[in-house]
Amino acid sequence: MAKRAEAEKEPSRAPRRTDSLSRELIVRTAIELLDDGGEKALTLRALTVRLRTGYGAIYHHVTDKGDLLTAATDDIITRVLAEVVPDTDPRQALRRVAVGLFDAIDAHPWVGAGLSREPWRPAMLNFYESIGRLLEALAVPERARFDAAGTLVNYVLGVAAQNAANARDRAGDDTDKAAFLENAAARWAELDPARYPFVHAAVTQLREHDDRKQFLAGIDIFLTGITALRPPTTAPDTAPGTAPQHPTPNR
Amino acid sequence: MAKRAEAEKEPSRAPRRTDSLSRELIVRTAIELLDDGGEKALTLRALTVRLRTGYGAIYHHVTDKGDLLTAATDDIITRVLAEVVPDTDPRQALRRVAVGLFDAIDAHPWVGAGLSREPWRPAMLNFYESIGRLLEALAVPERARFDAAGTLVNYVLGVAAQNAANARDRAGDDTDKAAFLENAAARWAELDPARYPFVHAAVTQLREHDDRKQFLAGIDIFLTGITALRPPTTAPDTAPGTAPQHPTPNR
DNA sequence: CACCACTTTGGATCGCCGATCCATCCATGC
DNA sequence: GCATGGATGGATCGGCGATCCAAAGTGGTG
Repeated sequence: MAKRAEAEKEPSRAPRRTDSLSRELIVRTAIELLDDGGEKALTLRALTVRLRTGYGAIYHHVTDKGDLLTAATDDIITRVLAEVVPDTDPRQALRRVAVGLFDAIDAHPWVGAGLSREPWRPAMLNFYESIGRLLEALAVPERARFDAAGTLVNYVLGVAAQNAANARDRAGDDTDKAAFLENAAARWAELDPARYPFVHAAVTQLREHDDRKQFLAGIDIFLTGITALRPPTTAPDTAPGTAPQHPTPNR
Repeated sequence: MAKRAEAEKEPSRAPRRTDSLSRELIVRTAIELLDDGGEKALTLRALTVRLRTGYGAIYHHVTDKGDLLTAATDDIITRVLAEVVPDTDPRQALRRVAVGLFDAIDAHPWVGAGLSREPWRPAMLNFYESIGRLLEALAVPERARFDAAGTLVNYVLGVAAQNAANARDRAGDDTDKAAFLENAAARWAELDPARYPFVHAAVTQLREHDDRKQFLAGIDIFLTGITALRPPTTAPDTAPGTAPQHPTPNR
């Protein structure tokens, strides 16, 4: 609750800060820069300018630029996962978790690249853990659960990477998402229909394309595929919550 | 022996020295550098050294470093897609295409990042096109085909991004893939089993983890889900659980 | 209150990168 | 021949991440 150095115009070159720097403040500022100008807007120089400090002060709290990026990504992800509302239906809960991550990456496209870079970070472990438990609730047998969780994570990361790439390309021109799609559709429409019948025919759907809806369609495809992994038990199946056993292998 | 090879179709624009620089040679050398030392080994300086030339000569054939990376990626992908053997069974053919891309990215991990960066490149169009046709052969209705193809592509890209990240992290220490997995497993094993039951239990499977097998398991999950998109013509209603009726709100 | 060891800060500096610019060189057309 | 213009090699620029160090504050000790 100290006085925030929000005053901008003051050219007085403070010999030293009065309120101390902290790793958290640095990470928060880094997130601002990233949200404002994309992944390449986060430079040490920009950080020193916005924080009115020097390189040494920053490197005293942060080991690396990669460390900074990772911390920013962790911050976003943990916040998102904490906000996901639980649901009794595991299928719906899985959708919630996935779409929560999707929305977060849509709002902060740089997170996509960060997630792909280090998918084993603590923040992602919570993601894995949530998915794993929900798969168990869906009666996916344990041996298949690991593969299924990895598949879902990979799918989300793939969409994230595409979103991040699209957003990066849209940066610069402030054209809308629709204009970008229109541009892509126009390019695709120019293709030779004989050589590319599918892509050419897809132009119509591309024009009314909705990233989020397509993402959800993919999630539903995945969920349908997952359901088939349930063991063909002799008992009347399709009863939710009938996890037959709980091996809990010690180690 | 004169090195006059590569009969050019345009003699009027013959380069000064046929054995001299060309865009193709530059791209090939770039691929060598990338395969040898990873993504960050491709520097203009390294290129000038290996090609025994200067910056200007390179920039005369290549507009940008991004252009160079894109060209290298396109080169790998087109070569891979050309080598995929066709198959009469569309399901098997889809697996072939996907696993061909997987193997290529496994051999050249830097391709993963390149693919995610610009997924609409001509090389990827062929990928989309192949998948689209095979989905048609699978009797996926046209409206759902586009989403299904996007889902598959996103999944492959997600795996690609992860592979690239893992390979990038392994670079530096020449430890084997197994050692890397062992390291990750050890870290995961230290987790609190109460807070992370799923991840903790997954350690066993992580130790005997096989990227390729898990990738194929994911492909099968998606293929199973996609197959369910077929209109219920003759088959009995498979009733994929509590999946919504897919109301398809027209606009 | 005086002293000093230690922490935190600010900025000069280094090496490397991508990109640009320009003088030179040489195959070819006149 | 010889001028022309594309192709070439390298000097150079601005910006980046990272390192290093002196100055400025902080707290403990007598």
